[in-house]
Amino acid sequence: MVDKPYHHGNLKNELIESGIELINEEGLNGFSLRKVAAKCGVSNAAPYSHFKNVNDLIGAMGEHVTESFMEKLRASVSGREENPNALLFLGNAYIDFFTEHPQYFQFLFYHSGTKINLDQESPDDYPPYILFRTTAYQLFRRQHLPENEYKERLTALWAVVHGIASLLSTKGIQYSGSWHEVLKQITIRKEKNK
Amino acid sequence: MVDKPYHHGNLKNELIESGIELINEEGLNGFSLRKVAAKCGVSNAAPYSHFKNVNDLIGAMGEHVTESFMEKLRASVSGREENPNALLFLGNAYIDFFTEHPQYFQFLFYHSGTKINLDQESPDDYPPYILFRTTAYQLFRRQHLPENEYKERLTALWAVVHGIASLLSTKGIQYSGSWHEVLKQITIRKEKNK
DNA sequence: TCAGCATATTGACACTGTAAAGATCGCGTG
DNA sequence: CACGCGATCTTTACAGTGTCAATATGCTGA
Repeated sequence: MVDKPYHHGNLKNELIESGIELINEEGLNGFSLRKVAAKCGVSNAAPYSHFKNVNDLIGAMGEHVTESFMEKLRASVSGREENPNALLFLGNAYIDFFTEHPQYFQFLFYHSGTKINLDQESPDDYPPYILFRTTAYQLFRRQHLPENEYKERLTALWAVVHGIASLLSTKGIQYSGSWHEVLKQITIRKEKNK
Repeated sequence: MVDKPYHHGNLKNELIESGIELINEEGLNGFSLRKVAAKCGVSNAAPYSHFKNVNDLIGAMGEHVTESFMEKLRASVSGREENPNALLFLGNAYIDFFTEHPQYFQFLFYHSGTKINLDQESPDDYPPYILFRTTAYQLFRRQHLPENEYKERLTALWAVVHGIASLLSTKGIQYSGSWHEVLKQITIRKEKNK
């Protein structure tokens, strides 16, 4: 038996990773700082050398999850940004992400400290929103949509995608239809009435 | 000083009402069974005579809040169900409700035990959804919308309204635009391309 | 009258976040 | 090389949490 060293060596990162595992296993409600510490084979108070408090850890975990979220979103449109269905791809990826990880929605958006900025061109905008915006605006330009409708149409799209993700991640939801068909209602518009 | 009687007399209702107050004051995170008990001037374990556990109390509180939610929704279309803007009225009321009580969103939709059913004509459908559905279907019929599009269009509407409410109730959200204008993007359709 | 039942209290337990005090160890400076 | 300083981790402690078992209270009907 190798007795473990006094110092862990990589505790900060492992706390983040084990914490995310715990979210997937038990959700935000079942989450606790002490459980994460135990998962890392470390004492109760050890995390306080790396994080101010439990919300600080959850925030760091959130940033990490948001990065993999962004990777999935980027991959969904990578190489086909010009495709007229690009927004549909993005929306599907957004929804799929929270279908695969239902626990992430509450975790990302409803823990104390969550901050989302949807203001136009603000430096600290929410990253997924930025990706949606640039993709959508490219499309709108090619569609010759009047510029004053850009923002509202983008926001409508964002809201419906986020709303579907919210509904899907609500425990116990039942819906027999296809969310992707619903999404098409919004993303694809017949432009006959120009 | 009137010393209070051993038995409270109306504890069950008062627990529900004080609990909802507490949600408004401190949100779902700051909520605790003991705080509610203290608010009612009663001991820690007293609530266990009326509720199985804390989730049971939160569930009862949720039903109570959902009732006032429904009242607001009904009032928004009462007497003008035939109005072509009925869905806009409903959507605005939905969003306004969670703007006025930002703490209610997480409380209603993200505590353990929440159950929402959006299935077609299911007996235990979520009440606000039923109201949306009947209102929307009346409108769709008058618009001669093909029946196979009813459900998807309704769900798109519901998702966008719910999504806006979710975004608004996310702590720290910033958005300088008008959500009601966004909502019009979805609710009002120029039907030239029939 | 008084037994029984619904309602409330008390006390205990395990678990939680957090803080203070001390232990361990690596690293750079003398 | 020695030494000590700072980063990291442990121990201990405390207040707050949900929940349960045991007990107390008082109303209501037989």
